[in-house]
Amino acid sequence: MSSPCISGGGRTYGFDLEIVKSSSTSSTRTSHTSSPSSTISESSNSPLAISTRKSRTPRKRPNQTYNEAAALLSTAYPNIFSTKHLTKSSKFTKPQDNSLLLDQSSDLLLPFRVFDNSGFLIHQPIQGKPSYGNESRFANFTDKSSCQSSGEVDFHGNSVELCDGLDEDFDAESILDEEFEEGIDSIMGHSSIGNEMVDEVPNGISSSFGGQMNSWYGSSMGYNFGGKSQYGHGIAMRRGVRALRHVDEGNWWDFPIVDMLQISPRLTTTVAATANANSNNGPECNSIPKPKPKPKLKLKPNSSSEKKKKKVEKPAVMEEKNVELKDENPVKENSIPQSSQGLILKLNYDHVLSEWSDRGSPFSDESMGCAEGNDVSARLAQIDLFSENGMREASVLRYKEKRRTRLFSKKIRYQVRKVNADQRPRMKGRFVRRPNPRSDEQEKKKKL
DNA sequence: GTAAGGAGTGTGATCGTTATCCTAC
DNA sequence: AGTAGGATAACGATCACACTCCTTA
Repeated sequence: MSSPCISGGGRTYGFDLEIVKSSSTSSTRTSHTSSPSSTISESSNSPLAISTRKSRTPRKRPNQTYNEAAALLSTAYPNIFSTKHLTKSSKFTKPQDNSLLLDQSSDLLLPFRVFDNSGFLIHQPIQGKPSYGNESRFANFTDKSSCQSSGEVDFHGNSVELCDGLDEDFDAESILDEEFEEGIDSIMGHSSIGNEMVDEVPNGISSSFGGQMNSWYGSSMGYNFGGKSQYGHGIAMRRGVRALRHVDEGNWWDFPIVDMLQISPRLTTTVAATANANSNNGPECNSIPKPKPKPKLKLKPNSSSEKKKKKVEKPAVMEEKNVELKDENPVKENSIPQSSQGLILKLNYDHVLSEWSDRGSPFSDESMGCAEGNDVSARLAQIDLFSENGMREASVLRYKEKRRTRLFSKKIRYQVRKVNADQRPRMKGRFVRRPNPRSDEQEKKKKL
């Protein structure tokens, strides 16, 4: 609790005077919390402000985990995941230099040991279950420079939390596609809960991605997205879409998409066998530990597990080294429990390229498909609306197009008003009356 | 053409929620 | 060692304000 308070930033008025702690910690705390409006100077005046507390871990900004992932990918695949698209700091994020971010990338690798359990890059392709929407979406991160709000991929908690816009991209489009493949019709067919999407899709979009995002946040966990939650990937939506209002509305929906299946190397059969052995129940098990049924929709993070991670961090590093040593012996590698397989992202780039040599561009054609999708009217014209699927396809097309062209950034309707507001005098952010010269003169006269 | 009322504008303060830390058990 | 629960920092959403423009009667 040292830096933010001493530096006097923000609303960190709560100070821990551990010196006074001998009397009662609770009393000190309550004294600080009694008046939220108290200024920093009140609490920070004491030169005896010595804190023995461990400094609080900076809370993850929306962009932070996204940047972490981007940094990791850029480190692993510098030729593919360029670092130039790493996000700028958003309005709500503290300025964060990209270079700094990249410098931290090495450190950031450590937390990504959770890949061990996630199977995000490794096991998913093995299972031959490519129709997993967020794979490609995740890859899309690196190219979305405009996505300032961010995303969070919690592999450990089996929840995927992407950037706001991306969230929607993921759970809307991918779900649509997946449902379409699976014959589930959430647009044309099933009933849906009334929501804001209704106006976008004539027949309503399934409650999967509708409604207030706030309510979403609470209810998203455990929701079965067309059966995809069996993979243990719930979706945690950030509240609302406000963050995206600061996004420059580009055509960023059309950014190239990398299918994670494609960028994932083909593993040796030994690893695959291990993964398969762990997935007795088919694709749903995979190597991902089955998510515990989460009774509460409003979830608290498993802080204890997080602590575990941090505590085991150093030993884990040792484990990684051991794994590296064991890599020379594939037989032993096979015997390594999955939880200690280490960072499987350490890939031979040349090997990956050779694997791709017959696959073409790592950027799937889907991105081109999006570009083609721009001409929605042309495609709509080609659709036979009287056919069985024509109506639905048209609806999906219209929905996608409308969503693609949706504007989240604040739109100024009247520039004049903006100019006036800018010129208007303020007091603590509020508009105040302009001093009336006449009344001022009158007041002066009265005083005289 | 005129009057009345609503909409819209930016920014700081405030409030409610969430994430993290810490302590007791 | 692990867990529950309180405390608190961090964050996002909302509000208030005065004034001008636009719409409608």
